[in-house]
Amino acid sequence: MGDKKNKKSGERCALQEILGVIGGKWSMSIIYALFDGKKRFSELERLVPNINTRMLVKELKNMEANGIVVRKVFATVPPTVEYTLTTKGKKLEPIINELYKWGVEYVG
Amino acid sequence: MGDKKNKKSGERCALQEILGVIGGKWSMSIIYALFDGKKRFSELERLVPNINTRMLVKELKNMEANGIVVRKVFATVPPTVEYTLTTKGKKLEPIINELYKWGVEYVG
DNA sequence: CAACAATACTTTACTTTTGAAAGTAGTAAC
DNA sequence: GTTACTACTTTCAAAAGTAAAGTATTGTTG
Repeated sequence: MGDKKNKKSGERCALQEILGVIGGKWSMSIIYALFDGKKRFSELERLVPNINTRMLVKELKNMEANGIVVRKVFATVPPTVEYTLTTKGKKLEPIINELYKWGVEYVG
Repeated sequence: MGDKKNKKSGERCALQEILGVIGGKWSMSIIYALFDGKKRFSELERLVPNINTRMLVKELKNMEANGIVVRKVFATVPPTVEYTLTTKGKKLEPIINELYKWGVEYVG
């Protein structure tokens, strides 16, 4: 059975899986905000333009489940929660930066 | 007024604009399918896993409006329509390939 | 002591977007 | 005249997203 065709279609499915993880409307913006270090929930709310609380919670949970961010809770009052990129998440920095450059050249 | 802060927030908004263009669920998969040359509408339907007609039409229109693909109609019966990447669209190839590599290493 | 503030979410009600399936237009072959 | 072919369009239900208000905990303020 044609190797090339099967490989290509495998690649296509893999790409969709990948986009399922970081292809949403908000993921990359959140990752981008985390490039310069840990951020608290409320900081992220301010740093990601137009996102709402519910979506930020949802995306962060999803990203945590996918090993892109780490959530660390401190038992303070009021509560403190810090989000950080994992190594896996940090590796997206050059890619998102390239995407940004592409956009600056062609979109803006 | 703080230069660094303004630049950063400008970048964030730009990133969101960019993601508005190619950050949807389907755009990158369609672009990926177009990397190896022009494709007809029906070919794209087959090449992009799980997409439906309505979404493919919508995304292609959007991408055409954003100068990422070119739509060429031939007055045949039944009709033939070819979609091709513009230069702007082609420039995404290395970026999407990097994303794919990232995914292979960390998602799959 | 009661009201208020602060953070990190949850919940609810509503709007928008997406998806599946069926339909349309135009012509040519049978 | 029925079927086939391509590239859409339409319809309607389901899923996802948004805005705004609510919850839990405890420390400070009046």
